Amino acid sequence: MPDIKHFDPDAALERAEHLFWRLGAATVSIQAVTAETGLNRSSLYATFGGKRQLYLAALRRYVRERARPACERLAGDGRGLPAVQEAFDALIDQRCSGAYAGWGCMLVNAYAGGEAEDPDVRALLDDHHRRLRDAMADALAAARAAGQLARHVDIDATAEALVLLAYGVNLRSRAGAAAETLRRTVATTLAALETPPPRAD
Amino acid sequence: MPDIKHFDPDAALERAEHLFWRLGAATVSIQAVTAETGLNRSSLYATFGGKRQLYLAALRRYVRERARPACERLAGDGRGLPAVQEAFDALIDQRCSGAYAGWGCMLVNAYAGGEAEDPDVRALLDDHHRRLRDAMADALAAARAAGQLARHVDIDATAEALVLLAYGVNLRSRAGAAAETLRRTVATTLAALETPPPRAD
DNA sequence: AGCATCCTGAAACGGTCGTTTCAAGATAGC
DNA sequence: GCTATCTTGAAACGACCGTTTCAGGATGCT
Repeated sequence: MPDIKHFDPDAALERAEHLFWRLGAATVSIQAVTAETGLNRSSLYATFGGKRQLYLAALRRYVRERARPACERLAGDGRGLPAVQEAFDALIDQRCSGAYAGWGCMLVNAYAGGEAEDPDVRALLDDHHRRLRDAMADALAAARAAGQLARHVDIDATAEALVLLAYGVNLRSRAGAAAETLRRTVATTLAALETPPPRAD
Repeated sequence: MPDIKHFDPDAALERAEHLFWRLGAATVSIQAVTAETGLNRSSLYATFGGKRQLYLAALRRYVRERARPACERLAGDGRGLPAVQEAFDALIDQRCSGAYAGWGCMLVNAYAGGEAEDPDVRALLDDHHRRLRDAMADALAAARAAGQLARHVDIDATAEALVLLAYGVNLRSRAGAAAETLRRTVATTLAALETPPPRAD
C-alpha cells in the first residue's frame, strides 16, 4: 500500500453527521463540511463520493449509532410500560438538554426537508419506522403479559400511535418546547394505557 | 396612480406557497419562483422583498388559508369526539390523496428545515401550535360535557398529545404512509379516550 | 397631449454551489 | 533509495445563488 489516509474517516463522518443533523442536508454545503472536518475537498470526495452519498452515509451512521441502539434498548427491556416511559424520558432529555439540544431527530428532520424525496432516504426512514414500531409493540406486549395494560388497548395500533407521538416530540423540541410540557404530555398518554383501578360506581 | 401591477399578487403568492410547501424554503430558488409564477425578478422583489420575506408571506398565507380554518372548524364544532375524528379524517385525506398528496403540512415541514431557526418563523409555529392545542382542548371539553370522555382523561395534556399525533401523521404522510394505517392509528387512539362500557368482571 | 409615477424586462453584480483536475507530497514494498 | 500508488492541497470549472440596477414601457392625472 503506497499511502494511507491522513485522517479518521469515521470521525470525519461524525462531524458531517452533526452538521447535517443540526442544519439539514439542503443547508449544509461541501465547504461547510470541509471547514468542520478539517479535510479538504479531494479527500472528502475520494472517501465518500459526492454530497448525496455523504449525507446518506451520515444518516446511516446516525441510525447505527443513535436510533437503532435506542430501538434495541426498548425492545430488549422486558419491564413493559416502565420501559416505554424510560425511553420517552431519555428521548426528551436528549432533545431538550445537553450537546444536541434543539437538534431534534435527524430522521424526523429528513421527513420534512426535501431529503425524503430521495428513494434511498425514504427506504431508510421506512425501515427505521418499522423497527421502532416493532420495538414499541414488543414493549407493549411485555406490558400486557405483566398485566399492566388496560383491556381495550390494541397493541399494534397503539405502538404506531406512540411512535407518531415520539415524532411529534422530536419536532416540538426543535422549536424549543419545554421538556416539562413534553414529559407531561407523554406521561398522560401512557397513563391512559394502564390497567384502570376498580371503578367506584 | 401612474401604473398598476400587471398580475395578481395573491395568486402569485399562492404559487410560491405551493412551491415552498412541497420543496421547503432551502430548496426553492428565486428562479424557481419566477418560473412558477411567470413574473420576473423585479416585480417579485418590488412586491414581496427578498426570499426570506417571500417565504414568510407564503407561510402566513398557508396559515390563513389552510391551518387556521381547520383550527376554527374544530374549535367551533360542539359535537365532541366525532368532531376530533372528523378533523383527523379530513387531515389524512388531504395528506394522502388529491393535489397535495405527499406534501405534508407546511408548518410541520418548517420545524425540520433550517426555517425554524428564523425567530419570525418560530413565533408563527409556536402561535399556531397554541391555537391548535386550544382548539383540540375545546373539542375535548365538549366531549366531556357530552359524557363521551372517560373519567381519567386529562383534557389539556390529551389535547397536546393529539396535536403531536397530528404532527406525526403529517410527517409520515410525506413518506407516503398508507392512509388506512394512519386512520387506524388515530381511531385506536381516540377510542381509548371514550367512556368505557361497563366492565364484565 | 404631456407629465409624473410606477411597473416590467433583461442584464449584470459578487458570491457560493457541487464537482473536477492535476501537480506535489507521502508512504509501503522491493 | 527507487518506484509505484495513493493521498493531499489548491486552483479552477461552469452553473446557479439572491440581489441590484436601470433603461424603456405602461398607466392615471391634469
